[in-house]
Formats: sequence, C-alpha cells, structure tokens
Amino acid sequence: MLKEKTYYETQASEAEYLAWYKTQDWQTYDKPAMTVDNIIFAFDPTDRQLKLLLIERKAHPFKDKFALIGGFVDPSESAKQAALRETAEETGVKITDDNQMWQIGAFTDPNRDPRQWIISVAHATFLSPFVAAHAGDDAKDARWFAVSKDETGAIVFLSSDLTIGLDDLAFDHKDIILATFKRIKESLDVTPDILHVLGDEFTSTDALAVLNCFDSKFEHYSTGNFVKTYVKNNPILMDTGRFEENPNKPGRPKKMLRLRK
Amino acid sequence: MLKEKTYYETQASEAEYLAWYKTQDWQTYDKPAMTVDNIIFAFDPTDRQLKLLLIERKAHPFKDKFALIGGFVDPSESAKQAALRETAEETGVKITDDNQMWQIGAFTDPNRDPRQWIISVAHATFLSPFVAAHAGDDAKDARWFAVSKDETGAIVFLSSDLTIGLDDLAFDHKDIILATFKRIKESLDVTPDILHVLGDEFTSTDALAVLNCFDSKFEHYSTGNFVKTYVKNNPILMDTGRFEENPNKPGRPKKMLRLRK
DNA sequence: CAAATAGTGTCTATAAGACACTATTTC
DNA sequence: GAAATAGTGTCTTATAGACACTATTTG
Repeated sequence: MLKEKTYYETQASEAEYLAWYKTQDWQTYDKPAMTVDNIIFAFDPTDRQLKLLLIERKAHPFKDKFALIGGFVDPSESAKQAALRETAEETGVKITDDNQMWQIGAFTDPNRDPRQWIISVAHATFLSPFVAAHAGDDAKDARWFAVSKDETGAIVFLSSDLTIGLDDLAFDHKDIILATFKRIKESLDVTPDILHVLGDEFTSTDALAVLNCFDSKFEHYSTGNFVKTYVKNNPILMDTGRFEENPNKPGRPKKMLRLRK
Repeated sequence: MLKEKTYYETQASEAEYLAWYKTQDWQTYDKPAMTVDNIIFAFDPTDRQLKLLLIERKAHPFKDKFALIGGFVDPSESAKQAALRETAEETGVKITDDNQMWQIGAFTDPNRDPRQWIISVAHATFLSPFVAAHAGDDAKDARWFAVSKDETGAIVFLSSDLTIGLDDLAFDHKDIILATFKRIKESLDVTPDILHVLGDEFTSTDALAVLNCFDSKFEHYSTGNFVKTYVKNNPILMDTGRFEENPNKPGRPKKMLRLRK
C-alpha cells in the first residue's frame, strides 16, 4: 500500500496522481467551518455621514448583541465571492469595482465561536449607492450606525436612539473592526478606497468627512489644502470639471471630484 | 423539533443553549481543510543578503517545484500559532516578538489545490537568527534564496546554482508572495518590521540592503541620508551608541542601530 | 446685503534628496 | 599613502499646513 502511494506521488504523472488521489479514502485532518464577515460601510446622503451596517442577533449565541453581516462560504467559491454574494443578498447592491472590497484577514482563534471551530475571513466593503437596511432571517434588526468617536477617542456607533461601543459586539467582531480601521487608516494616503462609498463623483467636503472617521489629521484640514494636497499634486483624486447640482444650500458651488483610475 | 430549537436559541440562557447545542447532531456545511503557508525571510550574514526559505517538493502535486513552508492547522490553535509552530519545527527558531510574524491574508480560491478544498492563511516571518536550511519529510530540498530582481523588475530568487521566478512556484504561492511583497512595501515607512531579520542591532548598510529588496527608492540612498531620515528625525530607528565589532573590512566603524520599541 | 459655504493664493517651516566633504579603518 | 567604507554638513527643492482673501450662492 505504501508502495502504491509512493508510486503515484513520485513516479506517476501528475494527472495519474490526481486520478488516483480521488479514488482514495483519505483520513482527513479536522476541518473548521469557514465563514465570511463583512464590514459594510456606506455614506448616508441624508445626513452626509459615513455609516456601518450591523444586525441585532435574534438567537444564541450573543443573542441581542449587534454583529457584522456574515455567512458560510460555499465550496465552489472563494471567500471574496462569498462576501460579494452576501453583500448582494443583504443589501441588493452588486459590487462591481474590485477596489470596493478588501480582504482584511482571517480570524482563527479556535474559541472565537462558542459552538464549534469556525474561522472567519473578514472583508471590508465600500458600498455605493446607499440603501435602506432590512433585517434578514437571523436578525431582529438591521441598521446603519454612524461611525464616530467618544470623548476618549474610542470608536462608537451611533443611531437615532442607540449608541454602541466595540465591546457591545458579538463574537470577535471588536477585533475585526479594529483591524479594519487600522488597515484603512494606514492605506489612506496611498489607496483611499473608502471614498468609493461616495460614488463616482463627490465633493471635497464629503471626502473630508469620510477620511476624518479614520484619521483625525483631517479634522482641521481646510477644503483648500485638501484639494491642493490630494487633487492638484497627488495622483489619487482628480477634478471632474463639473459642479454639484441642486445643493439647496447657500455657498459657492462645490467642485465634483473623483478617484483616479 | 423546530419548537425545541427555537426555545434554546431564543428563550433559554446562553449556557443552556450551548449545552443543548453540543448534544445535537448538526448537518454541517462543507468545510475546507485549513493550512498555513509561511513566507520566511532571514538575513544571511555570510553574504549580507536578504533570503527567502523555499522547499523543493518531493511528491505530486507540483512535484519538483519550489514552494513555501506550510502545514495543517490544528483545531486547538489559531493560524498564527500554527505558523509559529511550523517555523519552530522547520528552522528550530522560536519567534518571540509578535512583530516578527504578520498575517498576510487568507488564500481561498477553491481550485488553489488540485486535490481538494484547502485554504491557506499566509504569514510572513522575519526570522532571526539566520539558520541553515534542512529539508523535512515532504521535501527533496530546502534552501535559502536571495531576494533579487531581474532586468524587467520582476522578483526572482537566486541560489548558488539556480534562479527561479514566481511562475516556477507550486500552488498559488506566486500570489501569496506578491501579496507579501506588496504589504511589506506599503508598510515600510510606518512599520519596517522586515528589519527584524537583522536581529536586535544592525548597521545602516545592512538595513538599506534589506529595504532595497522591497522599494527601489532605497537603491540610490546614501547611508547619510538614510540615517538622517530614518534615525535622526523619524520615530522608527534609533542609534544604540555602539559600533560594529570585528568588521574585518576597511572603512570607518559602523554605528549600530536598532528599531525603537 | 448678510450669512453660509467653498476654493485660491501666499507664506513659512520642515523634510527629502543630491552631493561634496570628512572620518576611520585595512593593507 | 591608497583604497574602502561610512557618516556629516550644506544646499536646493518640494510639500504640508496655516491662514487670509476671494468667489458664489441663498434668503
């Protein structure tokens, strides 16, 4: 028997090896279930704020806690394909631009789920357009939370009648979200893909509002310096030449910008 | 039956739910096998070059191709713990500093392994000290390759009698290595953890040699400008006040630098 | 016209990089 | 002293950010 294995592994052709491999009944290693969790960001045009989609869990474990959107990965798809599928199912939005979804990483602590060995590959999604949230089967509620910071600088999520902190989240979603914010912040000057939440064209004011959620250096930035640094000199943003239509507000018309390809 | 499930999921306490959960015979989702692949970098003091550890596969699939060090993840450990264990097994070096190993990401294309559904969580390791390579059971050979570039700028790996390119590697290890180089390059100015391959203390010349493998902007950098930018002004490196011992070479004695904590 | 808002111009401090010059060692 | 190597000083240029000023719109 060992001879046969050695023959196919080292003497036969790769095609022969693979054909033989499928016929064998392998004693396999233990395997984890694989899920994806999706950190979905979008920009709410009503109040011009960056928001994060969370669901309130209906069932144990972590009943009544808020959690990221997630689901199992199918054997025929990659983690990214699963995350894209879940995004389309949950929001109705089909992400087309590859830069609108980043893999953040695999979260693999064997105790991260109290039920069984379940790993999760986290993806951050920069959704556009903004759509209303609706709860699926496993959720009591689904809603958009504005991304904000408390007095101590910790990330908090605000909705009309509820404020939640990272410690209020289910599973290891605190870690996942922290890793996501760290990654987005570190990439901001090079690949500010988070701006995809603003759609194809956007104003410098909205861009600053979004960037400020990740790096407070933008807080005291004038639109003037922003445009100079990120549009005139840098290869990141560009001026479309168009202006905002129907602002319904006083003020000089805003230039529409977009990400360079 | 459905009533019982609903009761435990939504009415019972979480402890009761989990106790009940373990008694159930769940029809599970298909699960992938989970491996780690390890991109192990080290600095060879003999020729003062950054090197990458690859093994030559003894058996199908990808027989005779070079590949990253890898192995299965145990249900009791995280992917990082598995990668640390594999590193210790393969090299004898026990990594202690958390910054010496980064998770690069999960590689989950369902066809990445021709045999079955196997995902891999890639980790980059900045090994120190440098140790000789030795082939394990599944390898015909294990060796250190100097990290270099060909005329077109593509990454190539050099050893005394063999040059291999990314397309010569097994599985999707080309993608894994490309993602690793990209990530290290992007983080260079903020977290140059790759310099851990140099040990606790190192010279500016060696640091430049390592950094140059990831960003060619260091190619025409004088040690003078390097020290000014990365040691005097920046919070990344610092001068230890000591000098290199026994250089056995002409030239002004080299200052020893180290990464700030 | 006042208020609101955004974009431009200008100045200053800082930093990066080029490069000549100095320092220290081996042979 | 010549060759090899590393570190320092200085100059130029580019850029970030502060901030005053200008532009455009609503009411």
